[in-house]
Amino acid sequence: MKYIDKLRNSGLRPTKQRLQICEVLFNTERTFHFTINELEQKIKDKIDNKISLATIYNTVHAFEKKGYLKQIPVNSNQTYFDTNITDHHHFYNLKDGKLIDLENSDVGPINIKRKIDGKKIKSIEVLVKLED
Amino acid sequence: MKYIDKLRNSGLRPTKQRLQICEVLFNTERTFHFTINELEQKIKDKIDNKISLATIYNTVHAFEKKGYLKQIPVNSNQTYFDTNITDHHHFYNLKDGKLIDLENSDVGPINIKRKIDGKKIKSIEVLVKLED
DNA sequence: TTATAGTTTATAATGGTTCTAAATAGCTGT
DNA sequence: ACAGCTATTTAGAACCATTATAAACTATAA
Ligand SMILES: [Mn+2]
Ligand SMILES: [Mn+2]
Ligand SMILES: [Zn+2]
Ligand SMILES: [Zn+2]
Repeated sequence: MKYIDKLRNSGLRPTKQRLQICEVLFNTERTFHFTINELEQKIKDKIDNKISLATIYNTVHAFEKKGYLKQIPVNSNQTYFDTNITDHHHFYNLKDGKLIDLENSDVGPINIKRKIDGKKIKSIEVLVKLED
Repeated sequence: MKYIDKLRNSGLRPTKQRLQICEVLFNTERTFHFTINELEQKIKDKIDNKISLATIYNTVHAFEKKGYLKQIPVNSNQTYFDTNITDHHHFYNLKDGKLIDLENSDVGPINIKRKIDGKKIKSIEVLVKLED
């Protein structure tokens, strides 16, 4: 019920799989960061039926395109996604590969003075790498 | 001659291949950004003998570990490297996947107020994504 | 020189991601 | 409810950047 309209309004059919993935991604106290593998595991833990890996990829990319998920640029062999779609920045713990949200007040506003002809800024992302 | 000491001082034997890769990477007017594929092509263009792809990977990773190259975090299936090892930030042109250096004066100093227990900041990188 | 450890290389393996094409399921109009 | 249409799911194959392997080669120091 909760996510049917959200999906329909986005032109995505509210399939059983998508609704279940919505539960895992969005029906949470807090936003979180994940790789596809981690999401696959979370889905296995929370639901009984199986969702194929291809569907997980398809759904994550569909949600990203609709703006319900963001990709976070990090140097890793795996792609990191974020259910927090507000503009915000990250700590990246090199030891365990985990991301931590930074509040905007922890970073301060970033004002890019230089302009590139015919281009506009889509996003500004700060990545703060942490080591021991 | 130019790079022999640099390599020796880093504990890396100055092999023919490494010296040639040094020429391609560091004997330039300007610093530049590259993927391994792009570097492989550049090497093919500039030298006569063949250097195996494995050696290119090995050398780039060795140079990165020694601090002669930096990895730039972007969302791409390929890893981006930078011969500019100073602290600086980037525009990322989504259209063609090219990086452009930002001067620090174009961004201003970034002061991270939050601290994580037992961790220290290794780097702070700003990525500004550009679209049309 | 010779011994040794470091390096290069072709090639295979790995693994995250994307593709394929057939089966299934949601939707719209009747 | 049904038919027809299109979107979606799925298992499995393919893709491809990167890493591992192990044998041949090379820089270096004794
Ligand atoms: Mn991707
Ligand atoms: Mn890498
Ligand atoms: Zn986040
Ligand atoms: Zn740069």
